[in-house]
Order: sequence, then structure tokens, then C-alpha cells
Amino acid sequence: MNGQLENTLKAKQINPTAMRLLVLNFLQTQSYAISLTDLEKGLAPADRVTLYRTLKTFEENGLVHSIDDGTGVTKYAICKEHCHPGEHDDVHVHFFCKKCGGTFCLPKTQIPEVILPVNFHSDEINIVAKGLCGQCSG
Amino acid sequence: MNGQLENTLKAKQINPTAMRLLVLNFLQTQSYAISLTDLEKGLAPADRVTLYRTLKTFEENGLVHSIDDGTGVTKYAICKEHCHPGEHDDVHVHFFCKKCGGTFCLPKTQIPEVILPVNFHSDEINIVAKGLCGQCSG
DNA sequence: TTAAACTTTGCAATGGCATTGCATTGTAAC
DNA sequence: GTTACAATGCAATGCCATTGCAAAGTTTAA
Repeated sequence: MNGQLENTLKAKQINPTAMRLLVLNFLQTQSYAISLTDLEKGLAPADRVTLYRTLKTFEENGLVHSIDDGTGVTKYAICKEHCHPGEHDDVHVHFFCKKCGGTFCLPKTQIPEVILPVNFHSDEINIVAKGLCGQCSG
Repeated sequence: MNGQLENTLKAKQINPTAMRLLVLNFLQTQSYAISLTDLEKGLAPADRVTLYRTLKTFEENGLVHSIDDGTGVTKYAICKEHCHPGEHDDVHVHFFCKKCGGTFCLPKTQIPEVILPVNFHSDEINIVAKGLCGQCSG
């Protein structure tokens, strides 16, 4: 059982340990990006550092990506698109709900070209929209 | 002397104390956004908390704005445009140099419309481009 | 001028998060 | 089964943001 989770990990060259399967499963059931602390609570009494390293491993292998939503706390979400180890999709568009605190990955929209000063070169852009999510603006 | 600095503060309803004049002066001489730690080093041996509160006061009164450049450390820069107390310019476009670590406020360019899911409402958007600045890409 | 009231500053302390070191346990190869 | 490597758990550190409180400074009013 759980062959699917296992295969997902193997496909990314990640050793499918019990802990990792738990983490992956938990991540897959989330509707939005979660923090390390969220994960810790959801998987108590798992060790925080182990979870931290698990997320790191997932990220390095292109299974999840980390999000800086401006709260100062890193959030993680499963990569929906084709991320490659070490080099994720360069463009991230996320939405932070000021009421519920949820962080959502937005579907890839057209990415704006930002005009840079002379000699400035950008290879990455982080975009976070803030406001009220569907649930909270009802 | 220093009537200019003083007037700048007064114009924002900020009591022009010695400390605040120092901080304002320091901020004005920076070519890019600085962190609390930067400020602390530049104005040693001033107390960190006092500087922190000074920045807060400046921010609340629309004199500086804080920037989340994705490093996890808040940066501050003087508002060049017309920020109002409590409600800053909603759109921030900044550039983070991966080499020198400098954070720059970019001139206001056209801001992209991000397409949001149904019922999502955004009133703020944070955009950070990352790469190499003019100095570092030479 | 002095006392009271308010503002600003400085010091101490806390809390949260990211990160690392190291010892222990689990797993796989020989 | 023993050796070698990977993963886990615990302890500890460091950095940053933030708050409480007391001391010092400033303004206002008798």
C-alpha cells in the first residue's frame, strides 16, 4: 500500500522512509502552503529538526518549493509543475490572506516584465499578493 | 543648522529628537535599503531597540517604508513618493542583489495585474526581483 | 521655578524560527 | 553478521523582532 507516495519519492531520487512518506502525505492533503511549525503540529510528536531536514531534502530534489510570503516564516508546498533539482521554477506567484493567514500558490498567470536599471540583471522574481482569500472575503 | 532634517520630521508630525535626526540623516545617505543591524552598526553605540522604535515611528508616520526582500531580515528605506501615515504606497518593487546583498528600490514601473482566483481580493502586492545589481554584474 | 504629565531612551529579557553538531538508530551492501 | 552509509532525535546556538519597565529628558501648568 501507499505505493503511490513511494513512487513519487523514488521518482525524485528520494529514499522513501516512513517519516518521508508521512510528510509527503501530509503535504498532499493541504490546500495551501504550510510552515515547518504547521507540519510539526500536524505530525506530532515528530521531531522538528527531522521535519526541517525532510523539507530541505524534498526541496533539493524538486518535490516541494519554499515560499517567502512576507510573514518571515518560510512556507512549503508541493511543486505542481516541473521543478528540477536545484533549480525550481523561477517565477513564483503567491497569495497571502491577511485574515486567515493562509498562503496560496496561484496558478501561473502572465508574468510581468519588470524594468530594471542599467546593468541590473534578474534571474528570479518573487511576487506575493496580499488581501483576502475566497473563504475570508465571503 | 540641520533645519532641513528637522523640517522633514516635523512635516511628518515626528518630534525631532537628536536620535531621530541622526537616524534620518543616516538613512538619507544610504544608496539602498538597510536593515536594523546595518543602522545599528552605522550609528554605534546607539541602542538597538531605540533604533528599532525610531524606524517604527518613521514608518508609522509615512517617512520610511519597510521592505521584505526575501532574506528574512526587514530592510528600510526612505519613502520617495507620497506615502501617508498608516497607508503606504501599495506597490513595492525591489531588487535584491545576490552577490553584494544590497536591496534597492526600483523606480515605479508598470505594475502587472495578477489574475486572482474567484473571490480573492488583493489590496497589496510585493514584488522582489533577484539577481545582480549594476555594481556586481560589471 | 517647581511639580506633574508625557515622551523618549536604554537595558534586560523573551519568544520564534532557522540551522548545525553529534550521538544513536535504522537500513543496505558486502 | 559486520561494515558503511543514511536517517533520525536531541541539545544547543544564533539571529531577529518585540515587549516591559525603569531612568532620563522634555513640555505644560500652577
